[in-house]
Amino acid sequence: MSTYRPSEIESKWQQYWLKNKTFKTPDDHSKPKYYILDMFPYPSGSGLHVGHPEGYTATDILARYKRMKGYNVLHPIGWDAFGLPAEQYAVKTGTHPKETTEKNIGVFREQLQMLGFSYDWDREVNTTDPDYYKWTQWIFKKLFDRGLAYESEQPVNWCPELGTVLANEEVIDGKSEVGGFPVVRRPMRQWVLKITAYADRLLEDLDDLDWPESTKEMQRNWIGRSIGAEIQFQIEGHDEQISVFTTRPDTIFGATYMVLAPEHPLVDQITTDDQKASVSSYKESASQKSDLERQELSKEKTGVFTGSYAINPVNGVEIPVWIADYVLAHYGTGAIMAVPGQDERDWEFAEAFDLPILRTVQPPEDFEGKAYTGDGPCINSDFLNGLHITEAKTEIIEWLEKNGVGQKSVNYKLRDWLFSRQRYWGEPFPIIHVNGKPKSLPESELPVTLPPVDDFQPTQTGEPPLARAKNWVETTDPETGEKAIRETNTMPQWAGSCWYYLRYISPDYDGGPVDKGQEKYWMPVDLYVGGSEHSVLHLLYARFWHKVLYDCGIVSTKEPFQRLVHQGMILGEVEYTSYEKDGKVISADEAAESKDITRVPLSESEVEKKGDRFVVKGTEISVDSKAHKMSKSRGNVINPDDVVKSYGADSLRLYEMFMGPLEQVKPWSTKGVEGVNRFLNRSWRLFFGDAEEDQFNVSDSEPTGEQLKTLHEAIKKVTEDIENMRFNTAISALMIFVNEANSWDSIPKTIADPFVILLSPFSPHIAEELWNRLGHSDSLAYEVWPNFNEEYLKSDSIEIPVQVNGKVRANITIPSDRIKDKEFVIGLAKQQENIQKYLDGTTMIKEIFVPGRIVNLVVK
RNA sequence: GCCUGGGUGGCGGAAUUGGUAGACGCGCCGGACUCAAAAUCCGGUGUUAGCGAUAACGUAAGGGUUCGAGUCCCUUCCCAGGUACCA
Repeated sequence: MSTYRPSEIESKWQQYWLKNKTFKTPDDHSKPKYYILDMFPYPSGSGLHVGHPEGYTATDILARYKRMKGYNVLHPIGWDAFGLPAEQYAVKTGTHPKETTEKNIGVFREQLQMLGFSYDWDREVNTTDPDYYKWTQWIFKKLFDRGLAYESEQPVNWCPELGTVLANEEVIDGKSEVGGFPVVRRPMRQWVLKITAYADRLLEDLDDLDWPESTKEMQRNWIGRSIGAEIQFQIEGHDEQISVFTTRPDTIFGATYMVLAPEHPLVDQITTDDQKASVSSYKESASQKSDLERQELSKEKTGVFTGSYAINPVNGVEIPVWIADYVLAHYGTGAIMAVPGQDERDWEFAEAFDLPILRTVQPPEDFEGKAYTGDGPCINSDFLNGLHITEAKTEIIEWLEKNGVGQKSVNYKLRDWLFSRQRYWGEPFPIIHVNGKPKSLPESELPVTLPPVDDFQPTQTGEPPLARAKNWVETTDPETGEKAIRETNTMPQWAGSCWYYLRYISPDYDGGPVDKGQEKYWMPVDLYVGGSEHSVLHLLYARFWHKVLYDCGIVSTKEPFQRLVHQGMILGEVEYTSYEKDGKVISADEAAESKDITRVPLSESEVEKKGDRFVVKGTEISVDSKAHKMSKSRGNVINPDDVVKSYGADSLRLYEMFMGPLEQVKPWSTKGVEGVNRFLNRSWRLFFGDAEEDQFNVSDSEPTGEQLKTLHEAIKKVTEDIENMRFNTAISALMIFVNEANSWDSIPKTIADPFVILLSPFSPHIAEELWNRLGHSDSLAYEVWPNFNEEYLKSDSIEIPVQVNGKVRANITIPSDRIKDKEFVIGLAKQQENIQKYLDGTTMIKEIFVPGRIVNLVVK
């Protein structure tokens, strides 16, 4: 008997697809297009993990399906290849990051090809390729020329011991993640992109996107638009005014003090002599805290009085001005009017420092809390009294504007984007400094390529590694011949991924980042699939760049990604853990509270379910049952290579789609892989029967009605489910087909052909092989997707349940032509023996009849 | 705290949008094949009671709407992700 041998057929078809360029993107624009994009991977040294094939299989299924539905499909892949690991490896070993990167890309490419994804390999992009980053630099130049990129002194995390600047994620509790060395905040010249100029558009255009609501909401929160007022307070005895931003101008009569951020520029001027000492020591201690520390020590409010008073513009009342680090320098104006009556933070501060509290909104009678932030009529507020929040806001803003002491104002949480890194392995900026002023290089000078350096570490003085390439740094302005110095910072990893989806459209085009004609046809991306960890940063940054390119007339759509789906994380296998303390087994909840416990892993057979928890078999000792994130330290990492080796790529693809809904987090199960592998084996055997030889068992006979019904039920379900990305239930429909078909003596070719097509998006290798053996000489990749025929789905009769008072008491079989015949159906229902039993001695109240669904007899 | 999801058999998950809860897969139990095992095939499998027909219970907990609720409404609890002194 011919057995299913994935290793043989899979490499055979992978080679066939590559050799024949089966998935080359068509050049003609006559058909409808479908652009389906994966978030491209960072080619790490550890290779593909099982999370990658999840999203990639989902998009591949859709890509293959859409081709068969007559679309021109653009389905590319590439490499987000700048990044820290290759650079750190370079620091350690001296190997150039380029070498490491190329090697890793080779591994990734091979792994992706091993999984049978239908990418157009002629469109691969690589962010580290000078031909690619030429255009990243070109786009940066556009940003610079439009005034959207500027230099600014910004505090960074500097680690003297490591001689490098660290990202926030690399700093834990004020120490470096690697080595645990102290990290200090230190101002450095940085490039910053003015993303805030696009805040409103980034916010508004979210509404029209077909994205997960949670992702849109995260972006909205990140942008953090809030409407309020900016109000000027005069400082008693000074010329200066202090501006505050508030979303509750209606509470201004309750402003009993004012707080400036310690970094506020006016602090020194308004501090009185006798407060100088305490103010400067407070400022000193605040500056030493990192942002993180400030947040973590947020429990207790601290602050000091400056000695000065501000005048409340609405009533002339003098209120003390304090400084405190609960007010952030970078939000709003860096100063607030404190209204403890209606703000919890202000209430806490007022309590701590014994400052007056005045309610200006009447809380409900049963209100027992401290600050009241809900709605209610204004009190103690002169001309606002009686008004509710919304009217009071309008009223007071009008008053402030009329009196020239304030105006309506909008604020954002979003800050400008810190765009430079002090690293080697990133895009150089297309910038030179002439006489200390930055200037963008002309387009003809692009790309600015990375110079060779002898050491990939920053210099002793903290300058970026590029500063080591002296001959490169010292240059001349190509336009004036003046002496010039090259920018030595490099761009962050986000840069390359901000526009890669455009490069795929015309990867070899040299007249710009993208060929306009092609762009018009292919954009926007119809479906973008990737992890939710990129919900905010990557997706927000890419949208920002896209909008700038739109304004430059380079792209034709306002938004890059019309539809977005996140695949859920795949966790390790479920683990059962019991705990021991001092040699004794203890329950899981007890273990949670004690120290010095030993974890003892248990197998599934050693535990059982009792109530709503798992216990050690035969005992009352509860154990933990949980699937954990895959991690090297836990030792629960599943390697896709191993899975492919044991079961084949088709099984891996099929399993990852069968696990559950794409978006959901779900635990791995090797038994589950075996299950789908069994299904593929059964599918294979459908075509070979139990014959001893390699004999194909497909008949030329006409299909029976039952066979057509089975097939068309599968066509219907699989088609609908693919359209809605419900791959798990689509696969279940395929399984149902195979289970049925297995009972047939042989399978008619007219049934076999369409079935193989249905299977092909999920498990393309086995499908191609079967298709070939069915006598077709070409790949099935561009075959026509079968349509289902309602006619075949009909059956002679249907079975519906009969309820008495809402409980099912019998099932009746109704001939198809009488489904809607109420009298007949109810009559039949009443004849049922088990129904009569329940009707005896009762009065009929109501007869519910839903054709084709249910009968419910309500009696008393 | 706030925002967004979610809670269904031993496990992963289905359920046409208010109409037979548990499709499909895993696991488990029984049987066939085998000297035996693996693989494969056939049958069973929510819980409880019963030989069975059948009945009661059952979708985190409690309440409500309805002829009928996993699905709609209210209250509470738990889990995951995000975010957090943003005025």
